[in-house]
Amino acid sequence: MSYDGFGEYMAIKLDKQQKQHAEYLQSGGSLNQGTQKSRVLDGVTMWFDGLLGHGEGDSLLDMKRLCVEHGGVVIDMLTLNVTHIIATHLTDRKIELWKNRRIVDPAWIHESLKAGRLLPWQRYGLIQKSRASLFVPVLAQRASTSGTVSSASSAPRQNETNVDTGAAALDRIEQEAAQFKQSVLQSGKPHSPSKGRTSRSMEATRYGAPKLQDPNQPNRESSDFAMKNSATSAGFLTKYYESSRLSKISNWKSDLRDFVVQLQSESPKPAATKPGSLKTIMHIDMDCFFASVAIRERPELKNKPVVVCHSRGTGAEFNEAGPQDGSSNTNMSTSEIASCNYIARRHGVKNGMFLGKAQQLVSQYYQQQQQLANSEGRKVDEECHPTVSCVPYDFEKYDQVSKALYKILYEMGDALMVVSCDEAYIDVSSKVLERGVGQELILAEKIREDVFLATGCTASVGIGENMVIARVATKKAKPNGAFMISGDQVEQEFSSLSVGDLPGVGYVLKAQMDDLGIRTCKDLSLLSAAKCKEKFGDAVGLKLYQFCRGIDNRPLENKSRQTVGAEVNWGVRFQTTEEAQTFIRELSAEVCTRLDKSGVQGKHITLKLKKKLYDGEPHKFLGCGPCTDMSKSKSVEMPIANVAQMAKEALALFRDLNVAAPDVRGVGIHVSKLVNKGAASKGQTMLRFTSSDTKPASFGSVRDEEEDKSKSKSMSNLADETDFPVAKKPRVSAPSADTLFPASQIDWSILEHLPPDIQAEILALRNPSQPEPLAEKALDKVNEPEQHPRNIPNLKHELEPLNLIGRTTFSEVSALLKDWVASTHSPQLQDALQLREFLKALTLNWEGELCLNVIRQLGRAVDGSRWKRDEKEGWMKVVSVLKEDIGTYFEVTYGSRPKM
DNA sequence: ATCCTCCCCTAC
DNA sequence: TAAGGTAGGGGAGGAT
Ligand SMILES: Nc1ccn([C@H]2C[C@H](O)[C@@H](COP(=O)(O)OP(=O)(O)OP(=O)(O)O)O2)c(=O)n1
Ligand SMILES: [Mg+2]
Ligand SMILES: [Mg+2]
Repeated sequence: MSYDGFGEYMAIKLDKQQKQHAEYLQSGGSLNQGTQKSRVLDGVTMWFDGLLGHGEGDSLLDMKRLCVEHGGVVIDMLTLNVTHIIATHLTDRKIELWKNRRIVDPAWIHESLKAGRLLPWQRYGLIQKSRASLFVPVLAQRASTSGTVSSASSAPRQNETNVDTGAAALDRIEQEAAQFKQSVLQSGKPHSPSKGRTSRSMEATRYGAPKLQDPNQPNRESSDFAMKNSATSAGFLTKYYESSRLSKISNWKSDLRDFVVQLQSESPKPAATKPGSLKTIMHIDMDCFFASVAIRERPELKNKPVVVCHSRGTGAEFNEAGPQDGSSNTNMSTSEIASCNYIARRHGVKNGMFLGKAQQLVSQYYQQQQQLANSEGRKVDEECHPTVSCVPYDFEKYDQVSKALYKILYEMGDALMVVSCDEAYIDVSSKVLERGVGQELILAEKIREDVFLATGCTASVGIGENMVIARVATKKAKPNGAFMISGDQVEQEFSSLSVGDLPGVGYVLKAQMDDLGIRTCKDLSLLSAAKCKEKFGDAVGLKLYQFCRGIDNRPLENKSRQTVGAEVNWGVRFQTTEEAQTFIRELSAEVCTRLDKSGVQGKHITLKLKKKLYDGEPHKFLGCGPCTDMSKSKSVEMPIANVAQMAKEALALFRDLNVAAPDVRGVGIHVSKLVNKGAASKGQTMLRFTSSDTKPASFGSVRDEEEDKSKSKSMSNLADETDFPVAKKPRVSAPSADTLFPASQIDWSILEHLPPDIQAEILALRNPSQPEPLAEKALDKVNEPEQHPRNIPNLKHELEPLNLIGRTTFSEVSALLKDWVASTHSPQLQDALQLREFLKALTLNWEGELCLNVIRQLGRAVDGSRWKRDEKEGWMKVVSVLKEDIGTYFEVTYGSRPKM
């Protein structure tokens, strides 16, 4: 087994494993009876948790044998040589005992053998925590005091931010794991075995561990204060979205994209340079954006450690000696730091870190410095502060700065790609040609100066031939600097770059690479493209292969959005199903509002839930804690057109997911398969509009990616509503469980605002004026009392479910239809009319989906009936007439006819 | 092969 | 006390 190049590392590893293997064989292992079948498990030493297999000794033995046959080592003592513990469920005690080890579900072995290669064990880890601590990177305090603000210069300088991406998250997981340890020691409550479907991940989402239990205040359930602030409280959603920074920055990004796409379509910039020619790309990013704005407003804070977060930071004292190991202080704030200035970063503070942790770091650092100063008989540096300054958010200001930034960048670039409210790529190729090659840094300085003059905040600029180079250059430029990596410098600049600094490499990928001994881009570049793809998947593998070499062919483009959603994973604490349902209705309304704002509707809805993995409150105040993520989605034929419908679908999905309300820690609703609202009647699929600079006349040209697959055709602007060429029939799910037809929920208050003729039409549809004798005789055996109210609709809710001669569920109606078809080959007009009334009512109650399913069911009944082909004709006629007639009602309800 | 569903990962 | 969102890329595995 040769690993293209990093031979030495693997050689050592293999040698070690072979020794172990030999030891095992010498120890008389009886497992090695079979023949060697593969080397998939080479390098893996396993120990099987005794409880595995629930006493099915034979299958356990088989399993072990299998492992050995495939190159693995199985030992029966949990020694330090064991690389993987195989288990299906864990007790608290074991989690505590093995918190630094890899604990993997047997599925990992099965799947690896099936795949013919060793899959990343992380995806089969029993709990995320256990993997977190395995990769603890060097989180050493950076003693470096190099805070020099760089001026524009391409000269190599000290790397200010030699920090692993996502380290804040790691800090957090570490910290919460430590707290979890305490919690286990105190509660001793065993975990229930995980027995989720194998297709569902059993591992925790990345939100830490349960809270340290305060003996005075058991955390079985939330405090009164917490409940008062939970998602069930009045006005929660509004307040939440007003305060959520992550929601804000995400939505700003969407807005900026829309805005830029719009601008480009209104006044396209001509292609600045020939396609294929060398480009100059700049990446511009505000320095500690939120914190910069905060300091701009408060110059006195300039030289102090500053963080932006919700908490005022007055909860705990950190000047006093106290627990400093991050493990046991329950009073530390769990407010997240959105942004911290570079002085704070010198203490190890990072964006995303809990405030409590940051306070601890700063105080700790100060005490160290104090001791050092004392021993040297001097005073502590003035720059060194014992406490963090906490500044609240000022979203309006961020928005202003963001707009000012984008104005400058948009005017400067031939093309612009939105990355976030504080960050963008621009193509400055033509500007560079104008001003002369070699002037890039001067140009960058001009941009930085413009931005500073316009906003009072500094930005940094990275320059390169493509996006990945520019992005990496920005890291080297920060803070308040510019940095260029020209083509001939790429290899040098990238070789020592930590893989974590590549865009797209986050926590998991970094850990996987770390496992393979890959830490720098140079390490990574030693993997062949094939090896890369094998290890990380085809797409990701290729990207990594290219990025670590500074290769990046992506054009600067802003794709139009394909999904609209809203989710809340904070403050979600339901005691009853009704509370959960109410919240889902509110969230549905929120999603509808957002769809409206974007002028789209969707034909696919997804409900996401977070289900808590443990009892007790999580470490983070009102946070979701460790959860299992679940989702269920559904396609519908007609775009979802209003809140009632959205809520209905979402609630149905909620029911399907079958999670007890008190277990829900997060809820999200997402809508995709978007269509432009005005065009819904044409069933026009929304084009994947892309503003890009890849083609001639491209800045502002709009590309339909779907169409690109066959033939390329460019359109002049967004307003050009071309029918989507192939109207693919969507796969639509049939009713899953047995669907109960709803009570009529026509909103009569809306009715009165409609023009009189339409009112009349709807009322007529709801209350058929025809006499209602109808075909009980022909259709039914049981004589049921009339259940459906026939008179003028009550303004209150009607409680009776819609029904067809008493049939209130889909399967009942199906059965009825089948009987009906079987009973005669010449359907009676009256029967057909009655069915039509039922379908009408369904459609008017936003149950078009169900209506179509009933018609289909009739079609199937006819198909499968005993009648000969010509005998079926009468029935087929009924089906087609129903389809035709129902279309009219669809127009009333949905504004367009269904596609069939 | 290609699509769909249910995830996971990443970035800000 | 606190406001852990959101959109896109992509992979695994099953259905078609
Ligand atoms: N975990 C995070 C990361 C970022 N942000 C917000 C606040 C940041 O100011 C802004 C921009 O993110 P950056 O990644 O650009 O970080 P900064 O601008 O704060 O610092 P840097 O100088 O590293 O760009 O997004 C946030 O709220 N939470
Ligand atoms: Mg920034
Ligand atoms: Mg940024």
